[in-house]
Amino acid sequence: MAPTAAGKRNPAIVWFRRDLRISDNPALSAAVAGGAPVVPVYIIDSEKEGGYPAGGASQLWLHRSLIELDHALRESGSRLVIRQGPSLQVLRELAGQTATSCVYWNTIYEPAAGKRDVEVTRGLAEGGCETEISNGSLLFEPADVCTSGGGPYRVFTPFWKKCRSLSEPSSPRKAPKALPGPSSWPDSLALGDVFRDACPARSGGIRMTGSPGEKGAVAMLARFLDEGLAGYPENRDRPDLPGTSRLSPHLHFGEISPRQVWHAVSARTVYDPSQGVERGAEAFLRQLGWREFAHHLLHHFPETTTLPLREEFAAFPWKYDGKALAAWQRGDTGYPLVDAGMRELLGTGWMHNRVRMIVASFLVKDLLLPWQEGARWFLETLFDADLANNTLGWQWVAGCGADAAPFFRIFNPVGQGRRYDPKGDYVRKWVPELAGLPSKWIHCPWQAPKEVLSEAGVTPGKTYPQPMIDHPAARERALKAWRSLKRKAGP
DNA sequence: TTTTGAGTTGTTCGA
DNA sequence: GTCGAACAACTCAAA
Repeated sequence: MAPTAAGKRNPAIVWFRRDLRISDNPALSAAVAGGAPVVPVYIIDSEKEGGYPAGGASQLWLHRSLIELDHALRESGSRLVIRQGPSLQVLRELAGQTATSCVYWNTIYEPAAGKRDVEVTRGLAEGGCETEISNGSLLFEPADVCTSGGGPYRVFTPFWKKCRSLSEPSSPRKAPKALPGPSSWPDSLALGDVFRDACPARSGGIRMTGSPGEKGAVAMLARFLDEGLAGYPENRDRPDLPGTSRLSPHLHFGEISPRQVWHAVSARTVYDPSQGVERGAEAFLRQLGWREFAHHLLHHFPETTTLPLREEFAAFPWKYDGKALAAWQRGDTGYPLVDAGMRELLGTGWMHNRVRMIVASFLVKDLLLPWQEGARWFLETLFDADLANNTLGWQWVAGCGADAAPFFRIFNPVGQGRRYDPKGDYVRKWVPELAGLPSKWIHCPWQAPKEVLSEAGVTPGKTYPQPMIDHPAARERALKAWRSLKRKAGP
């Protein structure tokens, strides 16, 4: 093949997907190492081909993240080419226009995306174009993590022990010093045009919170290392405190790599209040482990996005109720902590992890709504919507997944509120109509004395809903439903 | 093949 | 207020 310009090799295409960063990007590094000009491209329809369309919130984040990626590329003398259409067709076209002979990308460890990539690889090969695929989104190679019998893990602890017995994730790569471009740039769509109608009405109230893009991700990690990590073991469950890393959307879109987070966090120590000693940041690294585990499970059990991993749960007597689902989605359940969480989600596209469990438990166990409905809503409204993490989380709460909590573990929304939002600050922030209530009653306004309510300006049933269901009764109903399942599944 | 130990995140009740 | 037991046995993973 003839070179496109004197003294230059054929350009290499770098197909950006869930790796919207310049540093520690193995595909980009590999392309640059070849010494060829680099054509970075993002293909708009590729998420849909991945088996589930990104939700409204996710689209909003993606749009901003792509703008940031384009800026970062331009600082290195490059740019991001935006195209729309079926991935294979777009790549073939672009390869033809630029005389590219190799396309580089990083794997997305999701079943449908993996299948699509196999087809793209085959299709490009037919056109005489090579591909080079790297791992930029997981700490450990999925093929290396297997039981002694060679099978997948279904329990987190042995999975994580196995991961830790493998060699340490390699050090992150630095961003390439320069990104030489082709002699002439191929056409590109304008991001503003493509994303004009990206945010559907359902999640239309979500405001952009956080800073999409690599710079935002790096700043967020720095903030966490300075302000959050030291108190992580004690503060991570407190929605009223900034105790978590808030890296989830950045990790989902690959604005920062788990390797970068791993190495930054491993270098620090954390005070462990239960032991009274300084320890490694193991508690946080385990959270990265859960992310790995979620991808491991999705890879080996691809049907679990819609079907329970424990098959007997297919017969569980869920009660579909559109009105109840809508009340949960709006944050009008009458349980202040649940409503605070759902409103935080709808307002900001994010929810504290502890509260995610509580609202999920309420949907599945108090309302007996199928966990798939909750999973779908989360995918639609979360900026960090991630198929693997979301699937594991919901199946775990519903008790039908890997390493599931026993079904009789049912969160009490009042008790959880008292324990993890002791002053009620989190509820006051997101359920302002209860802000005047003293801490003692803020998690159970229906039990507050009349004079307390009137002084706080709260009229149950008018300014704030009565509990949509009595928790103790709902708990008994859930246990009964679970016992019925056990009987059916038995011999 | 059999055995053994263990399993993210809870709640309630009674002593 | 604090503590341990019960919840219901089951499945997983390794020895």
